[in-house]
Amino acid sequence: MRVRLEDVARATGVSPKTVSRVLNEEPSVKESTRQKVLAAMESMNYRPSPSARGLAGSRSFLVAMLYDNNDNPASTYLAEIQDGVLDACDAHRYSMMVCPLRVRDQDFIRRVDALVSDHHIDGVIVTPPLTDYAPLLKRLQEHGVPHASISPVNHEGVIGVCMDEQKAAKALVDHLLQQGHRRIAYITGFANHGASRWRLNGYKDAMAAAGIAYDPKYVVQGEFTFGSGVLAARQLFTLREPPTAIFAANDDMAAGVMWAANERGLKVPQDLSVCGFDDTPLATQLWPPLTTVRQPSRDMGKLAALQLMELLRGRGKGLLVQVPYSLQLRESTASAPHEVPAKGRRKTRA
Amino acid sequence: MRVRLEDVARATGVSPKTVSRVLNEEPSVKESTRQKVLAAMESMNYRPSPSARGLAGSRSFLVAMLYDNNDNPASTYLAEIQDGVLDACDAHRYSMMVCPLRVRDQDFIRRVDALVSDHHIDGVIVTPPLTDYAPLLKRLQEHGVPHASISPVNHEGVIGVCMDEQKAAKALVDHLLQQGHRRIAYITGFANHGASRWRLNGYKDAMAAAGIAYDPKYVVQGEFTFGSGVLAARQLFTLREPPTAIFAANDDMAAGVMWAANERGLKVPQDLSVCGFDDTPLATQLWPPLTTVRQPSRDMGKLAALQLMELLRGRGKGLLVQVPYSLQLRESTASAPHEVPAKGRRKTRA
DNA sequence: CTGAAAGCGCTAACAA
DNA sequence: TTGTTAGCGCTTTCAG
Repeated sequence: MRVRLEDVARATGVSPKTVSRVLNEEPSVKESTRQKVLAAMESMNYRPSPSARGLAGSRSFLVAMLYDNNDNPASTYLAEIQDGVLDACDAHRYSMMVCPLRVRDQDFIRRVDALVSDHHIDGVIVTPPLTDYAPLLKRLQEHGVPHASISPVNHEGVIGVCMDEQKAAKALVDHLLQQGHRRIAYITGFANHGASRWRLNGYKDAMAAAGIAYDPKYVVQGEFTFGSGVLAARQLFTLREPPTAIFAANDDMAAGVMWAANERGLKVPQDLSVCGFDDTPLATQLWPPLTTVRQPSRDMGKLAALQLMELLRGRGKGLLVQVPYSLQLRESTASAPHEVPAKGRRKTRA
Repeated sequence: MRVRLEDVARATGVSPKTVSRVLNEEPSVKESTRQKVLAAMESMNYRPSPSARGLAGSRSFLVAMLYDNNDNPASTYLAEIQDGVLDACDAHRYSMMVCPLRVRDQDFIRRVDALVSDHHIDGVIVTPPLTDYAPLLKRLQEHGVPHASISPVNHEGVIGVCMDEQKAAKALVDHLLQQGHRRIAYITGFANHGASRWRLNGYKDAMAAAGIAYDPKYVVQGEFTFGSGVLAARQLFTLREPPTAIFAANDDMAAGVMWAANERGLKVPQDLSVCGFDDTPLATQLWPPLTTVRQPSRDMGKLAALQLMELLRGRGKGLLVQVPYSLQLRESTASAPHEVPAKGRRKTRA
C-alpha cells in the first residue's frame, strides 16, 4: 500500500536508520550512500508519514500561525501574512496550522496547549497584538516551543520581522507638513498594538520637528476598524478649528475618515487631506486613492517563517529582520486649503 | 510527563481499549463505565495525541480547507469562510489545515497528495472554483477522502452549502427595473466560477421578465477583481447608449465600477446606479454604500464543515444545505435618470 | 460489554 | 559511517 521508510531501505540495501538519517539531513552519511537513498526515495515516490515522525521523534514539521480574533487587524492583512507563511512552509516542507485565539477568553491557555502540545508543533508564528501578550509567550516557553514574531513591540531576544514604523509615520506626516498643513490630526489604533504607539510617536516626531506644539485635541482613539474611523472623524469635524489633514493609523480607519468626509460634504483632498498606513488593497480602491505607507505584509509573513525555520533546523539562531517601508503618495492628500483670515469658521458644504 | 490513555485506564481500573472506546464514542460501553472514564480524563486533563491516533487508526481528526490561489475570490470572502470552518472544527474537536492550490500548476496533484495522503486528512472543504475542478475531485475520490463544497456548480451527490444565487441576482435586477432602469449592464466574473453564470442567469431572467431583449453589448467579462471592474466600466461608458445601471458579479468589481464612475465624473447614484454581490465589508465602506446581496460567508463555511463532520462521524450522509440570501438596498442605486428625448448624447461632467 | 496482544511508521539511544 | 533494539501512544484485530 504505502511506501514506507523500510521499503526504501530494502531497495537501497541499507538499514532503515540510514534512510532516516538521509531524510533528516543528518551530516554523518557518506555522500554515495546518500545519493542512492535519495534516488530510491524519488523513484519509489516515498513520502514520510508526519504522524509517525511526530510520534517517534521530537519534531513534527508543523508550524502554527496564531492570531487574535477579537482585536485583530484587517482580515486582508492577516490573509497576506498567512500566504507569506505558507510560501515559506512550502519551501521547507513544513505544514501550517491556523489558530485564532481570543485573548479575553478564559479558554485561552487551554487552546494554546491543545494546539502546541497536542500536535507537537515545532514552532509558532505570532501576529499582532499577540506578539507581546505575556501569558501566551510564557506558555510557549513552558512548552519549549520557539516563536517568530511579526512586528513585535519588544525586540529583545525576539526573532521575526519588523519595520521602522515610527520613521515611516514621521515621513508621512512630514509630507503633510510640506504641503502646508498645520492642524494635522492622528487617529490611533488599539492600545495593545505596537503599531498604534509607533505611528503616534512618528506623528509627534514630525510635529515637534516642525515646531508645532502637540495638541491632544487632535489625537483621537480608534480601534483599527472602518467604523471607528468614521466616529473619530466625526468627532474631529466638530472641533472649533478642525484639522486640514487626518492621519489614521491604518487604511481601514482612513477609509472611515473619507466616508465621514463624504457624509459631511467635505471634499478630499480639497477640503481635507487623508492618509492611512499599510497599503492594503483598499487604499487604491478608494476614491480618491489613499496616500499611505506600504507595508510588505506577505513578505513579512514569509520572512518571519523563514527565520523560524532557520532556527528549527539548527542552522542559526534566527534574526529579527527589518523590512523597508515605502511611502505611497496618492490623491487623497494635497496642499492645505488657504486659510481664511477670519478664524473659527466651519466648513459646511452640501 | 504526558498523560496517556494508559494512565487514564489505570486510574479508572479498566483496560486501555475501553478508554479508547470512550474516546471514540463507540456505543458498546456501559454508561457507568463511560462516566468513570470521562471523569478520569477530565480530572487528569488527558489529551489524546493526534500523531498516535493518526498513526494507529484510520482517522486523524484533521480537515483541510482548499482554495485556489490564482483565480480566488476576494481574500475577505475566504477569510470569512475560514473562520466559519474553524468554528465548526472547534465544536467537534477537529483541527484544520490550510492549503492554497494553483490550478494551473503542474504540481497540483502532488500538492493534494502531500496534504491529503501524508497527513491522513479525514476530509476536505473545497471553495470556488475548486468545487468543480474535476482533476481535484477525482484525486480526492481516489484517496477515499470525502469533501464538502461551498457553492458548487454541480449539486448531484455533493454535500456542503449553497445559495440560490440566480434568484438573488434576479431579485437585485428586479429592483433596478422597478427603479425605472432599462439599460442595465452586467459584469461577469471568472468563467470557471458557478457564481458568474448563476448571477448572469438571474440577470437574464429579470430582463426577460421585464420584456427587455438581451443585449450582449451590456454584458462584459470581468475577473472578480477591482481592476477588472474598472476596465469593464470604462468599456461600458463608451457605448453610444451607456447603461444607467451596472450590476457587477461581486462587490470588488462594483467598487471598481464606482471608481471608474468617479474617474469619469459620473455621480452615483444620480447618473449611474451600481450594485454588487456578496456584501463584503467593502460594501458599506464605499461612498455611497453599495446595494448588494448578502451572502453569509462565515455561516457557509461553518455549515459546510458541519456537514462534513456529520459524515465523518458516521452520523448521516451529509447534506447540501441551502442558506438564504438577503438584498441589501443601499444608496448606490436610485431611480434611473430622466431620459432626454434626444438620443445618443453622452454624459460628460467635469 | 470488555480485554490481550500486535502493530501503525518512524526515530532514540545505544552499539559496532 | 552504519546498524540494532526499543519504543512513541494509540487502535486494530481477535478473544472472551
